[in-house]
Amino acid sequence: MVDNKSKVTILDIAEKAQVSASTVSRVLRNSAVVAEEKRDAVMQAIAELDYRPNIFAQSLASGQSMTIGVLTQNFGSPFYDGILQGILLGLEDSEYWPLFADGRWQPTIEQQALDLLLDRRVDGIIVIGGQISEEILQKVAAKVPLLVVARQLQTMPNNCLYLDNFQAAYQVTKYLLDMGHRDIAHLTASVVYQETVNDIQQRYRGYQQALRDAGLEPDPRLVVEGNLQQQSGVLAVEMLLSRGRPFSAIFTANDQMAFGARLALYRRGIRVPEDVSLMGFDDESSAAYMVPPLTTARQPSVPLGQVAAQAILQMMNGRPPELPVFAAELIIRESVSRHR
Amino acid sequence: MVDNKSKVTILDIAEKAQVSASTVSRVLRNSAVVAEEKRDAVMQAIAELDYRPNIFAQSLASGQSMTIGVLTQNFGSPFYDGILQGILLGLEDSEYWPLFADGRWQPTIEQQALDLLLDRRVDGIIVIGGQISEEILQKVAAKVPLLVVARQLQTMPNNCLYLDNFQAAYQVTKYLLDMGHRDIAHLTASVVYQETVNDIQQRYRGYQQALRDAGLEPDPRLVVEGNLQQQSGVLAVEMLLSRGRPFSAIFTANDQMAFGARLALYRRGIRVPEDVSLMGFDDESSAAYMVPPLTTARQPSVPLGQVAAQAILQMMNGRPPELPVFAAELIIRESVSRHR
DNA sequence: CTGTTAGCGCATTCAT
DNA sequence: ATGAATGCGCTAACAG
Repeated sequence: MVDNKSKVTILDIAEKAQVSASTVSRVLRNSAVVAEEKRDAVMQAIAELDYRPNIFAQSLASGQSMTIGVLTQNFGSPFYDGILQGILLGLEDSEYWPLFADGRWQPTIEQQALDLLLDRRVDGIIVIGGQISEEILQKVAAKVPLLVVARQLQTMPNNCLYLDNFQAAYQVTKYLLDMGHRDIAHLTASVVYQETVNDIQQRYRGYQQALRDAGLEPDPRLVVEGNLQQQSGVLAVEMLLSRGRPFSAIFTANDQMAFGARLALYRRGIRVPEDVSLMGFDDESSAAYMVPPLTTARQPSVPLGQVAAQAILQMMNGRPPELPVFAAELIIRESVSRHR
Repeated sequence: MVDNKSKVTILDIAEKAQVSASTVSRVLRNSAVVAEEKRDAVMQAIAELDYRPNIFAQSLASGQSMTIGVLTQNFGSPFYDGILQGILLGLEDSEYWPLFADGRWQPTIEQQALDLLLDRRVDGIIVIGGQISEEILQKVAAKVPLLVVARQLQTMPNNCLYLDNFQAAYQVTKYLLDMGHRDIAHLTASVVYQETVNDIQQRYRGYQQALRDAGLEPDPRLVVEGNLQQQSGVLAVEMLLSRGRPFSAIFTANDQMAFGARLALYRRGIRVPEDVSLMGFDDESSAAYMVPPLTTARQPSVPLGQVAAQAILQMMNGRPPELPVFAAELIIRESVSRHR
């Protein structure tokens, strides 16, 4: 169809530089020592003719595509986008280029996206979150180096890079306890969701453990399940209020639900933090601009992505990847006040 | 390096189906009529051997890559991510697959990213926003079908898809006027930024025109330049207050600055909307959960992306693309009150 | 309608 | 150190 590409091929370079195509290829890939003068001649010819190697020919001949498939879930989610940025950074001075696919949190689509990446002969795959079964991931891993980010897999711990969500949620809850709160509500996500996205479950557990360590028994009436969207935060607070069980603080499993919760409290005329303290999780960029600014836990998503990129590169080199467990950092802002 | 791909080739299929490779290719691409029985045999062989064509061989032989390059600016920006989602949707049932590159709003990086896309022999390119010069874009357009989204180019109007920002800002301002406001401040972006991102300039003009049409002369003391980031909204409001020129409403060129403005007002004890009304632009997802919810203008970013995808497909088919000018929709929420 | 014949542009032996 | 030869897997004329 379109075919006005630079028709300059390796042969044109060879001719202009008075060498063979093989030699040009060698200086291109740096795959063997080439006499300096010839190398220079080649370089010059390349510059003069503005030669760009044909990636398809390269890939076909070499068997490598120099691309890394990245399966994400919905562009537009702050946390995941941060990871993408990190991957971009981490790949920056490698020879590899990321190929993105969007799974939209739907296993079927994730599956298709994975197939597409495989069809594109990616040299490695980074899967970010998602709900696709471990079984399928195992099969993929058998074909190509695979790294799963922001999700903890039971069966392949050496292919995962994640955050210590338990510990982070524990800290969040402990902070509220330290501020004198005893009746701390928690907005989590429904069990269905938790089964695949372990993170949320871990946060719930961290919350419970912190309470127990403080000598308090978790009260189920203080826990509401949402779906991680903002709107569900609104509904969850309504639900909470309707239960009549008093509380002085709310800890939501993600910032988005905290935004919703904040709005619901506002609508009810409940002041934050004077009447109720609020804590989120994720440190989305708008959290700092909430009124009042939201206390939350920062997940280092960009570094996560960067490390992920490095790790997959290591895997492709046959080395075992370095897989640190990331910790979250508490971001103290005005949405929490001392109780009593 | 990695080479455990399905080594099944077109020849294996040919053999198993008792036909020639060409025939297999023909049923694969549907490029010619094939006897039904042979077609079935081929299909079956493909299924049984789980054959996946090698994309590189295909591209090398056909000259098409079946990919569309998408140059975006920073993953994580709500508006741009919306466009990405739209593109994904619009490409869904085409044979094309998007290849994303990130320009980070830096002309040099944008340039590199474009080169990379070109190297990957994309069949078409969609550029979202960005600051890269029109001159360069023209050169790119000479090589491959090019569509520029969310940016209005002087020299190539038939390659652009954008929103009528002037009209939208006019509406926003008129709404405030209708609500009785006369002293309306505006947060825009610095001139440097405006030169490349025309949108912001258009919004500024729409604001001015609406005032004039209402018989008011725009007051430069009511205009502050930020950089579109949240933090600049905070500073801009500080600046505004320090000038001592009274105002009863603020219209920010984007929601992010409105978030910052909201925080600054909160810190100063100025109530929204009782003391000052606030309007944003973009309808980012958090705008609805601001306290109080932000009145703003919705830019249909997902539809924009979808139409962009269709348009580039049309261009690649040699047809002139349909390029509607999108209009923004006013989203009325509680951050604006009637004046006096 | 179908098989045969040539490449597509490059990487990689194998000689030298 | 370098050139010649071969093939990566597929598509696209070309005959028939």
